[in-house]
Amino acid sequence: MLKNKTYRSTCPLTSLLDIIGDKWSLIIIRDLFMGKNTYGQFLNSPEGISTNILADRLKLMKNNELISYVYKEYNKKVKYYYLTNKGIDLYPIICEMMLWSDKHLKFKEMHPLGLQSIKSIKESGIELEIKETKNSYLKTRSELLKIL
Amino acid sequence: MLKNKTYRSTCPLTSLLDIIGDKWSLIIIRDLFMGKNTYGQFLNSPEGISTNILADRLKLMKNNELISYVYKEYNKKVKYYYLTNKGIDLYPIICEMMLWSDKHLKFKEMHPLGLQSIKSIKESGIELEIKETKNSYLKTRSELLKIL
DNA sequence: TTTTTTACTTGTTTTTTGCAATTGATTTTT
DNA sequence: AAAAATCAATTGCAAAAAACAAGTAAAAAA
Repeated sequence: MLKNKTYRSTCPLTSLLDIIGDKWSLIIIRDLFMGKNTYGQFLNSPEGISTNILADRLKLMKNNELISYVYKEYNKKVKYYYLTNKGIDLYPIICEMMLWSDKHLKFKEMHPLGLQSIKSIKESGIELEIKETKNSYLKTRSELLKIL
Repeated sequence: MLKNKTYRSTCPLTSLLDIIGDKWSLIIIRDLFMGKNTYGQFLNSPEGISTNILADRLKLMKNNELISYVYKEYNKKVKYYYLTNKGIDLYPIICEMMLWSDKHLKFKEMHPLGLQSIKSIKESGIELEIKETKNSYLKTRSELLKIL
């Protein structure tokens, strides 16, 4: 298991890197924004995360309170993951990262979240896009939590 | 050496993670914004990067055109690193990351870049802070490049 | 010319990742 | 109720990357 014992410095950038500074965590967060919320759905993403890494990252991000999960009453097997408020607040970072790539890398085709978010940002600005995505996710989440 | 052969997917988020998705790259970028620009100065940062990792990341970021370097005419030993435009464009991401940490983590004390940037953002807004930091860095860089 | 500084490289150990196979509980089907 | 299928993991192993310590080579300073 990837260990996250203590922060390397008092730098706020470094401390967030201590939490999500790897190749997979933010991809899972992206998937949650996309509406995915189960282990199996995360596994199906095009990046092809392996099962042990996925299990490890879910555990770590749960410990760091970026995500949490619930069971549905009629199914004791599947965990339904969701973003906490702390997790939702990562969206501006994800936006800026997608914008950077859109500006500096060349894509022949593009993943749906990227395509839609970037279009939306260009049309109505980043602040509105962030606000709308957060609200939209809050709605999704409250529906999940209401069907406990 | 950390290898960066090909992108894992067509997602703009993933592609940037393929480039800087590790625990050290953004810390070096931060240091460059802080005015550090030599191997020795990067080594002195509080996080304590090891020499082989630093050399590796500098090489990778140079390959990815986030940074470059020059020699000064009177010194053939020390490389003076600087951010390319592509590298400078990472600053909004760094800002959002610092803001996230400021909101969600508790710090007793704080690293100078974090302290100053966050204060500045709270006073005059993130867009102005980004603009000012970019301009300020461009000035620093042009002075370096002029004294070839 | 010697010493010091500086940017690395090398070698070794530890940690993390990637991959394939398997498990064990739960759910679905028969 | 029993058998089959599903699903979220876990395990074991090999490969890659990171951490740590020591050393090197070239240039600059003394």
